[in-house]
Amino acid sequence: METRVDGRLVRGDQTRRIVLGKAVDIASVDGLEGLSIGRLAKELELSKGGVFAHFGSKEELQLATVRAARRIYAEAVVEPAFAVEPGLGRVWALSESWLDYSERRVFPGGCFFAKASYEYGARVGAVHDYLAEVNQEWIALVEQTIAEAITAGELAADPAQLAFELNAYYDSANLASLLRADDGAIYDRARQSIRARLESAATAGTALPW
Amino acid sequence: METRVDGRLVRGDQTRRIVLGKAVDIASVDGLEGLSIGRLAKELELSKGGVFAHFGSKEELQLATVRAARRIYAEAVVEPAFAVEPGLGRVWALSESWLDYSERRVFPGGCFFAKASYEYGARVGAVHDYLAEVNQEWIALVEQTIAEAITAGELAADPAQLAFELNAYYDSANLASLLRADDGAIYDRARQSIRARLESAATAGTALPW
DNA sequence: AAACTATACGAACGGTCGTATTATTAGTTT
DNA sequence: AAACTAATAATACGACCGTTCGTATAGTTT
Repeated sequence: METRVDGRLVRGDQTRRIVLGKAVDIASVDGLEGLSIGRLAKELELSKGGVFAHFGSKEELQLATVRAARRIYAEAVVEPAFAVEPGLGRVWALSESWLDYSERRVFPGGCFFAKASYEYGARVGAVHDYLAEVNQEWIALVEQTIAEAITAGELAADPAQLAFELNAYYDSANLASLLRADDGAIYDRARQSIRARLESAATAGTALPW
Repeated sequence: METRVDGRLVRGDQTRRIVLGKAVDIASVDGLEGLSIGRLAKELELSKGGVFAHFGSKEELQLATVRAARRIYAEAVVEPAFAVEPGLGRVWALSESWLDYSERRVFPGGCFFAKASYEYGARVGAVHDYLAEVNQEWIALVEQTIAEAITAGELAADPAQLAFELNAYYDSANLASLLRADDGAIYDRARQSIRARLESAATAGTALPW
């Protein structure tokens, strides 16, 4: 049985992906509000109407952009860490891949979600709600990763509390790197805080992954 | 000798202060880019031209808004802490006044500088530069406050490292409170992290300020 | 070949933006 | 009272915004 593909849909999907690829880059620098349909059309040499047709509204474009960023984030941050087996090693790997994701500028404006969350944190609507959802999903993932290390007997800590602290180090390094571009040492500072925090929570005899 | 005051200048200054008061509130929610001259004029029932004349350009309005926010921040966060004598007590007071400043919503959108710094972190120009300057000024103040506690023999730590960590807790609690408005416990979580971190760095025999 | 569908274009709409120019009003100085 | 100055208003301009609509083109189905 042969699978028939509709060439028109394929072409449309490809355009949509190209548009969203540019959209996440623009939004990570200029925000989801600075992201405009006209600008997308101009930079990609498409028509405004054509771009608009893919989304139907500005808000839907913004939501689609956040969803696209989420996929990129999952690939850049979560997947590499999940290649490491559960335990303290994975907690460390998650931290490393997060800092690397920020430092490598997977998004040119640093962490997409930190930026978008601040932009929409004090507003109401679908974009705020979705960002809150993604944030909770992320925090839950960090807590879960920590909980695994506790189950493995490698760590002794309150997962929620430790997740809060690690996440705070990530975001703070990210923001500082944006504000003081010269200060390349900020990521090492964050690494040191993470190491010290994990070391103090590690159970005696646990091999440290760094 | 009597000081003569020009009533026109007084009136102008007052209008300017009213405008900037509204401006910081708008910007803390909708960003410095979402802050528009037309919107300011409408909400304050002034003319666009009249508002514009006070600043001469959008960028100058933005810079004046950040300066105004800095004054409010100094009053809400720094001054209360500086009423406490130098040492661990002042470090703790600074943390408390920061969290209180965020939780009380001195700016309706949470911490003005976290928001504005993320908005302009990845851009170039005078606004970014000034925000970077204010940020460095703030970090230096936290480090200095920590250094005082070390000098007083109450704390043993790397001031820059500890300042990074405390500041990370502040910002992270602020963002979480915006994204998950229901989670009122987030500030207590931050407090707990701060206490634990200061406790582990306090020298033996030091009275803990909480 | 005809009917249908999906993508994309191009022009236009009303609205808001920042900015500039020109008036008007209020207050000061002489 | 006249001349001057500062604050504010009124109006207009060009650019861009999101959105709508009619049309052309490319690909599929019958």
